[in-house]
Amino acid sequence: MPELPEVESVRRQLAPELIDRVVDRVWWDEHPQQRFSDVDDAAGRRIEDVRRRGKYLLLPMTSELPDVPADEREVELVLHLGMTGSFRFSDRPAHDDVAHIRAWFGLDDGRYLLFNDPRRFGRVSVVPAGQHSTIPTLHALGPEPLSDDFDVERFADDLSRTSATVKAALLNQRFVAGVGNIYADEALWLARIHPTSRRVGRDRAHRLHAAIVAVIAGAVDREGTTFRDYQMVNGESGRNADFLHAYGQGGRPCDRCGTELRQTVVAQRGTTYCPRCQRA
DNA sequence: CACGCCTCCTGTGCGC
DNA sequence: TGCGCACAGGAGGCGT
Repeated sequence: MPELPEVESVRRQLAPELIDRVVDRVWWDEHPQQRFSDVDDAAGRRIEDVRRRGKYLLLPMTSELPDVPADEREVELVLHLGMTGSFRFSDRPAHDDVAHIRAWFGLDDGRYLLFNDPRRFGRVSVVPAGQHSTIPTLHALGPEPLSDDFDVERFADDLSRTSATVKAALLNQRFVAGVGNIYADEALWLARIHPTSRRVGRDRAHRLHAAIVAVIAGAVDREGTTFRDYQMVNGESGRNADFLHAYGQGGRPCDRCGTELRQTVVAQRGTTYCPRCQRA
């Protein structure tokens, strides 16, 4: 489940390999679901940068072709890993360790960037530079949790206004970008907030803000959490799994108080919390 | 408008 | 051992 720390780790490995490379050729798996759009438009364009917003990778690209009008020259390749998406480089459009290639990008250095995605939840699209209206979640994406844009007062205001459970709010991407099921449970555990709480007040909002920053920053430092699927571009795992206090720890004692952690479903997602530390 | 339920998809792990 | 099935969840679509 690639969330912000996992996607950031992928970004850091992709950037030095992809910046200034030209995409010569593109292929993607034809599939009934429309999870790929305008991917062909990446061909013939040079990758200017490898950026990240929330769980999205954004690759600004510029056309190498002289007959492309100026306003169509700048595009963005938008990549989302879904649940099981991963990238690998190969000298051919295949790889011994990669069984579910859904797309590949042939580069001008002869290598291929392979997009592997067993469960097909990933998305790939090419859009005009900065035009995200066709990608609703990206379009309405909240602030980056590790940037100054993540303002604690605004976060508290937003949480006080929504009627959703705090767990649903964290997963929504509008209040803060890049938090998924793992780090939502971790942040709520650290902030001692019950996942089904609604309209959390100022004190709890401040605790949750600090917890999100701490949890995400720690996971970025450890190159993400490998629980089952997530791998970096070099095939290695993240090191954050040993530092989880809540996610996947149901039935084990709480690291703070020793109470058995409870496993439930909140916002249609498996949710683990401490019934003593995280009171409703 | 916004919340929340349903769906997509397939490998894994469990119980019998 | 093998089979069947529940389960994992990010985001989009849609009903309320």
